[in-house]
Amino acid sequence: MKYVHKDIEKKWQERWEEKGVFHAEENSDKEKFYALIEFPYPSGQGLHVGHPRPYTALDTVARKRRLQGYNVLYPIGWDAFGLPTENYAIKNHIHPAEVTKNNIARFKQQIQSLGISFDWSREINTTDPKYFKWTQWIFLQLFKHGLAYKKEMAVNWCTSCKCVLANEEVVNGVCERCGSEVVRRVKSQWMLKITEYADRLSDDLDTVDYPLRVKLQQRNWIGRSTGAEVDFAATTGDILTVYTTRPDTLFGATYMVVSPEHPYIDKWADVIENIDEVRAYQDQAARKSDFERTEMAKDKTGVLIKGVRAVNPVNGKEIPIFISDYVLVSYGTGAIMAVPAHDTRDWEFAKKFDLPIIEVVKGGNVQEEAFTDCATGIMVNSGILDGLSVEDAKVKIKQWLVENGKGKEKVNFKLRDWVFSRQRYWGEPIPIINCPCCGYVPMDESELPLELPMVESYEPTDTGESPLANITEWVNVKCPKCGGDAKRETDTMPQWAGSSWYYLRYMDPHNDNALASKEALDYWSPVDWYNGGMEHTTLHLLYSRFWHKFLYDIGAVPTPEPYAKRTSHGMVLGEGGVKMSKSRGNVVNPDDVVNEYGADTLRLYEMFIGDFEKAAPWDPKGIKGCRRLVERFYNLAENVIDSDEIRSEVESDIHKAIKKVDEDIETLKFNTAIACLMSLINIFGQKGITKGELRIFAILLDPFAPHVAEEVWEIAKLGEGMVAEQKWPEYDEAKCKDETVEIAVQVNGKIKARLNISADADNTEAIAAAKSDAKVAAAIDGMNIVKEIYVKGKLVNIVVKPR
RNA sequence: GCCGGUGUGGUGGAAUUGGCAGACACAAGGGACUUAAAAUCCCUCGGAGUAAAAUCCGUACCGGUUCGAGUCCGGUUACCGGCACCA
Repeated sequence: MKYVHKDIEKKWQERWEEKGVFHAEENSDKEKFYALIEFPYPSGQGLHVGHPRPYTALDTVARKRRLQGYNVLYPIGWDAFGLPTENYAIKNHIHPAEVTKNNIARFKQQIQSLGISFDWSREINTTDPKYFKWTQWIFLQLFKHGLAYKKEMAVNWCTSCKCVLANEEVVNGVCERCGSEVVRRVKSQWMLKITEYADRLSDDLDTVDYPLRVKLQQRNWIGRSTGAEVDFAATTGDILTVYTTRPDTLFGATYMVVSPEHPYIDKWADVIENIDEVRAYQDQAARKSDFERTEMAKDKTGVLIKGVRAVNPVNGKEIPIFISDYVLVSYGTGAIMAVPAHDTRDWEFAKKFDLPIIEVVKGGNVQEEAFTDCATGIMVNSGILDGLSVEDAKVKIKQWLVENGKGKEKVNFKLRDWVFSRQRYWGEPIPIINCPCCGYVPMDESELPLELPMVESYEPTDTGESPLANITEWVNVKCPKCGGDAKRETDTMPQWAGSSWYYLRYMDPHNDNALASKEALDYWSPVDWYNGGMEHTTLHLLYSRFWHKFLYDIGAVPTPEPYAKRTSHGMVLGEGGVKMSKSRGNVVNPDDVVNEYGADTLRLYEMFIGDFEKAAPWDPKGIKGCRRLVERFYNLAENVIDSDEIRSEVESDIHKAIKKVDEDIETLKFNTAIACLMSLINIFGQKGITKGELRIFAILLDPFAPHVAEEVWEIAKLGEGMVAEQKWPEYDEAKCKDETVEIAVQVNGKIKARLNISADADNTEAIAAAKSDAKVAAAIDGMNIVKEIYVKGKLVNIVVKPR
């Protein structure tokens, strides 16, 4: 009989939905399991074959957990605010809400055709006012706790999106999203104090089960370093404080550098003899974009500040001060002490400006190049530190600084606060009112959600103002505090806002009184297994950990971390290993695959294509092997032997397969789990299959290919109910073993023979058996036996030497 | 430059973590069935070598440890990802 995937898959999808078999139970006393995938952005392009990979992967886990008796929550929703929708809407004169609605409908239909066991009753949408009411509520809590503030600052401005970008959204000097040039603009922006959580975001990575590469990347991004702040007295009487991770090299500091934006330049304007030259340098630096500044990295520039000098606190020596753009305002104190002997940048600068280079750690040739790799060196030319190791010198100098009131230990981070406002229409309005008397006043929580005004025109402006600014009837309000005339905040939140807490909403998606009930939060928290892309490591994943920690601090959630376990899928590439993209024309639409081969085949191939964590190229021919598996399995149902017996000749194969599939699903080795099922079906193809055996096979296959598993279960009358309602089989370790095993026999590491011996043969028996083989006997004849090794069930190696 | 990862047949990829390299697939070639094709089933499939065997070589490259290395150690090289004047 031919396997007609279209009818069969539709039939089972409808039955699952009717019976609600994938709905998470409320008030269950079962153990819970919360599986989460990154909810999609419903773009106009629809799905490509990259989307189903993580969905299917966690679907196999979710389905297996249900079979194992867990109460499983595996939800989905839509991360639907964002620029592409807005841009499309502007171009085609359709309201973004309408565009979003259409895109979601398309995405939903596509995803549902894959037979993923999502609990659709908990579907959420970040653009739904009932949802973003709580996004706004969280913002208000952040504001009330002093973690949201407004600041006049230089920001990244995308010239095409006409919108501010977070640091994380600027890649190689261009906009992450559209690739257009990013320039500096000074603007007043809402900021979130993620830096307040830098320590915990870094430290608490020890408490979660994330891939090492994710932890490293986050730690790297947070960039904690421990050093010291050191106070240098300037000849003006001011204290010029620097940050350094190498206070041990203080005796080697031969000059100082302040960043072009350092406030002391203005302060010292009257004292600086060459102020015009310094101003000119400042102007020049200000005109450079960040990108240009890094491009020029090789060539150091700067100007000596004449008329002011500084005093090195350890030895009282006067040293010159420079202004240079290789020192950044935004890190440390915006000023450094330069130790050219042991820092590459300082060395280059010193060479260019002909400044003294004093060696303070022995071992390099500091006149030739900076000696930076000196952690194990010994201090020289360093007064009280002479003869100490670098490690000891760090401790001693920090002590000295504290005792003499010249500095202190200090921890610094690369992480910056999160630029949180966007000058666009299609985002959550920020629920703040700007009152000329009272300043920034939060809206009353009872008035949330603050909805977007439905308007005709929402095009971005070149002035840098949000399109909402023109809608006077919406903007003009009374101040909630003093009742006077005031204006609403017109910037909206970034795309990352809604996704920073969505996993909480799934726990209780229809709650109007809280983001989720306490009971739901207590039961479902934390997410047990979260899978997502590496590209979100320093964006969404970090942002949501930050919000979660804040919510934990105010008692709104019960756990300090949102996700207990994180895994990452590799991308699906086009043929030949190149990225799939519209411009290359190599995007594969899953609809076409579902039409031609069916959802089960697509699901199997998505999982079989390669190592789940690595990128894998799509091969349209490779799919056939998976379709064959589906068909061969389906054909087994017709020829099944009417017996509940597990025949002895296949018993160990079955137990081994249960074990393999079980373990492989847990360790993301879906490809080898499927390979194992293919091998098993090859065996059944030869030896036939009984009902009892088919029953187990159907359950093992169900997480990967659920439609055909159900169909076979039904037509072969394998049992009551659906496969989705069965119990996951258990294997017997003892039955995974064969009675005899084939072992290899080596002489001096070279294979001479293969033979079958009893699986529980001991050393003596195995070696005796090996020696009795004619070829082995010949190879060791007349030799001295040096060593005999038996690795149980694997091989015998006999080491010999000539007599 | 710094941090991390990867390199295995024609292709995607396996290898229980130091124990028979190439599982499972795809592609290719041969055969069976068929009027024919598709589908299906069977066989071959790293290289050299041979009538067939034997045998030798082979996991990017060079070296080391070990009875034994794709796996561990040292070095080199290529590619991929992240960060990048962060003091």
